Amino acid sequence: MARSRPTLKDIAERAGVHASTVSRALNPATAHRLSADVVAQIRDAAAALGYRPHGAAASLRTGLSRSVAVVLPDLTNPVFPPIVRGIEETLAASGFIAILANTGNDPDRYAAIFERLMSRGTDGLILASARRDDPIVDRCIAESIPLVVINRTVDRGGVSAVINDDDRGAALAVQHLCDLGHRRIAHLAGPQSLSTGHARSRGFNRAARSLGLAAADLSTVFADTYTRDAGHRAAKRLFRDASQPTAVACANDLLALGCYDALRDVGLRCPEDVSVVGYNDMPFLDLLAPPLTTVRIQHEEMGRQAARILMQHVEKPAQQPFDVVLRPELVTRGSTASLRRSSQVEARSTEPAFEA
Amino acid sequence: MARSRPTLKDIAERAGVHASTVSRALNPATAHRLSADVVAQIRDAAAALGYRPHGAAASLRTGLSRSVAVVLPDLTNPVFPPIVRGIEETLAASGFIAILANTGNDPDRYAAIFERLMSRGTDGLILASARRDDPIVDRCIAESIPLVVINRTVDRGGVSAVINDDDRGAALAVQHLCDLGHRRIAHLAGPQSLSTGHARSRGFNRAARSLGLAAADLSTVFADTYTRDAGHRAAKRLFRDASQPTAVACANDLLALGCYDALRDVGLRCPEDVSVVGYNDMPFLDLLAPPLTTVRIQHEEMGRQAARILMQHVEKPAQQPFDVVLRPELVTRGSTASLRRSSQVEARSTEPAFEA
DNA sequence: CTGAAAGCGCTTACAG
DNA sequence: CTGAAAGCGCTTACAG
Repeated sequence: MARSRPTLKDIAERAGVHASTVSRALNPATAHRLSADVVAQIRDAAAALGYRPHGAAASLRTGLSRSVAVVLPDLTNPVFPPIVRGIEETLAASGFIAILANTGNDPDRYAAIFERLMSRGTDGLILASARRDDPIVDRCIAESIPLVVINRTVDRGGVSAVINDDDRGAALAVQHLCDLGHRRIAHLAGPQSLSTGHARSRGFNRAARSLGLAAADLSTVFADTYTRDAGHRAAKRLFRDASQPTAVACANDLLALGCYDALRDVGLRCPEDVSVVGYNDMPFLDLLAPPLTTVRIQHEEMGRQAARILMQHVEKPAQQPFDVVLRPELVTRGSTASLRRSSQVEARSTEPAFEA
Repeated sequence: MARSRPTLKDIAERAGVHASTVSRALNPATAHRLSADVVAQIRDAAAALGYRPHGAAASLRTGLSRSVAVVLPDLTNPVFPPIVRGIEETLAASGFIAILANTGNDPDRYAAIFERLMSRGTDGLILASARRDDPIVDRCIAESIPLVVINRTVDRGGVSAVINDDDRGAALAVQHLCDLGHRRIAHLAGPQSLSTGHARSRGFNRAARSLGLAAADLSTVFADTYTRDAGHRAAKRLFRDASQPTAVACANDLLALGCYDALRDVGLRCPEDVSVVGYNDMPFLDLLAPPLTTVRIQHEEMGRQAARILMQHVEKPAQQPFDVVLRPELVTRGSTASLRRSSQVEARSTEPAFEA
């Protein structure tokens, strides 16, 4: 059976016209130049044959593939799925397809992925894996490959970016802890090679200073990756001596989960002994014990914006790069409590499964 | 600057050979037929020019694109990211790229995605979105499009599938509850139009019968989608009358989270009043309050197997379809407790944040 | 408004 | 072992 796919030529024969006419009729941008009845006839023939355009052929001719790649460190980090969904939905609505690649935070793999994507004729890249100093970003710029960085940005600029106001987000966290009466506040920082880690640290310090917190009361430990494990290891260092903090502002939610682990190790309770704030508001934090107070970023919206901007760059190469900066907000849950009211909080926390 | 990409012809000129020779030299499968020094010379020229193969051109000629699509209902369901990661890593290791598409459980979108993917020259499909009766699967079979269904399977057969032994998984859950002394056990079932929902229900009933549980003690409510909300709505119906169950076996983890919500609504405690078992072992369940006992499936391994099998089908069209059935295991956590020991359990649960 | 032709960059059967 | 040529299925400048 498996007759080979019908081509424009097959439709042309059936409709009694030339293949080039079929091409014009099937392309919405050119169909209006043909007489309506020819177009109708051709459309009928195409439908009758079950015609499906041959993307590779079109791509070879036009140089465009209407496919876009999304490159990220690791899909299993729960921040990414909603971002990717926003990207994919927006791309799909415009007839683009989304290619997905995980770098696993491995530079060699990252480079290999880039080569393969370029080889496969990707029209542009959305990078969620960018480091502050990123060789792939440099190459895209050098080769004029349409590019949007998302969630994180790069130091060099010259690229469109969809990011969050991390300075403000970090300030929200510190302000909240300060409002609750905390003074000995620690920052569980993320990798400083990433713009998020860097900007959130800077935001933490700026906010602490402007709130008049004493430098001696502040401390920072660094996690080398955004993982629960790295958060666990880094947080341990916070609780070793007597001057331990009463609150920890973490650079992301996974680090905060690691902080929970460290608290358990040393027998401290959250929030009775130590308040914890995360960052990102990844899914299901409301069901944790205790539910994690965090800084919410607009995951899906970031994805949608990035997709829209990338399509602009693809369709209009002269488009200048620009940034979209989204506003984070604080989501207060059970992991933060007033210094004074700790004992009352304890009463609430006996029914942990059902706290909001 | 933007000189257009170098082609085989450019390399040929530089190396003083014909373009066809360059093609052979750069293809590992044919390079051995050429003299070693010619190959070396050509490779040098290619490297010097920064040659990158033009995938669309090769694809037009060979009919293969070395790209594979992964179609799923919704990436934000936490079962999928580890599956997709397993797929993507395995594909990448063989030089394939992964296209990702979300159907959003919408049949029209599902069909549109299929058309677009076929148009873009996808070599094959991994479907995590298959329903027991699935028109897209039928079309793939009719058109001999390489296909693997994953996690779920189809009633008609004739397709390679990587699935879990859901019968066994459901039995593990029921057995566990029974061992804890529970007799009035409910099943919070998933959509019966999906093989997982159907198989887990069947497994639940079979296991209950073979354990000698009385039909009058068993009950089933159905969720119409695998979401926390649908689980919440369905679970509410379980706790309306006096004959409420002491344990609930849920068809997936999100439904179990909805069950937690319903328990909170009616003021019942988990596990003191009602034990709950999930299914899938999605990430971070250990941090919930209470930590969810669940049936673990091998997410990444499913993805790896599916990718491997799909590549087999792509590279060897005569390959007959076959199933890979993976073994689930029970992961016991804090959401299940002995009927008798409920009061002791209560003591443990006062420190909920730090239970394993 | 439509046709005829060229060509995008590969691969591969056919020669030699 | 290497070359010359054809052709995959489109799109589009050029005619008319």
